[in-house]
Amino acid sequence: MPELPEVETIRRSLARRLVGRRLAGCRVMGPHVLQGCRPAELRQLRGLRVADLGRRGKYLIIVLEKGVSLVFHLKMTGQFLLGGAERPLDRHTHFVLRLAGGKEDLRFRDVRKFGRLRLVRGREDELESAFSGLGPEPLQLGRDEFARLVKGRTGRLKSLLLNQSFLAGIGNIYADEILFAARLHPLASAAGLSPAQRNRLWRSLRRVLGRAVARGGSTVRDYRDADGRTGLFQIEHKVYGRASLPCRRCRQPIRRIVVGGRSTHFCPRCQSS
DNA sequence: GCCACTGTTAGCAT
DNA sequence: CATGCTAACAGTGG
Repeated sequence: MPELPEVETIRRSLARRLVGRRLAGCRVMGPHVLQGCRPAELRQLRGLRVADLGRRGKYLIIVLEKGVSLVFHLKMTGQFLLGGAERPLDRHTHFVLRLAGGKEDLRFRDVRKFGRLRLVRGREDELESAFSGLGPEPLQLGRDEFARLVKGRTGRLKSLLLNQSFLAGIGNIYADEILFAARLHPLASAAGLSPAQRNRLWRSLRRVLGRAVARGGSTVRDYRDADGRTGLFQIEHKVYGRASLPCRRCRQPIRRIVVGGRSTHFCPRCQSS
């Protein structure tokens, strides 16, 4: 389940192998992956060089020359696979970027077919307009900026962290892990946070996301980076997926509840406020 | 074979 | 601003 740390890990693995390479073209096997552009428009990709790889929240960006970018969202089961073009494509591969001067290609596969890509025109510094409505990057957020962001919010902490217009990139796993690290109850109201609790939340979200990026993200089921490597952060999960197992800090059984339709894991003793 | 569940987002109603 | 529902889809496990 690619959230910010997983998408960032994919971005880094792709950057190492794609930057500077030239595209020979692309193939669209599943037209459903195209968002707001027709297959014919993708012909302009041919001959363009990969300038950079970017990320915004959970979106991955392949920045090409001439002000053209490809913006991907992996949703739940989207994957990139960088590999030999001689390997047959499986039925879950919906889009392929062919690279010039070699036998490799970049494959976008997605078992559940929710993942999307779109073509965006504009220089790299103009890309932000393609993400209107998306909140700021959690890892580039100062303490005071976070305080301003929280001000006026009334919802539950868990739902707030999942809200992409509040902060970009946090999903179900990291929302739970961040709240455990901050020792805050998922049902606590954002409006009821003391300044100390709010600062703890800010510190925790930076620490948890930063650590997860350093460990290459979490592989719970099928997440892999573009080189096929799993993440390592799942080893350090304190609450996610640990319902009824003893809390690593106090031995109290971890509880699982449903908040806003999403499964939520927390320690009733460590996260009593 | 059936059913519930998995997690992300958009779109809708309230 | 918030909450709750649905739908998109395929695989997994009971």
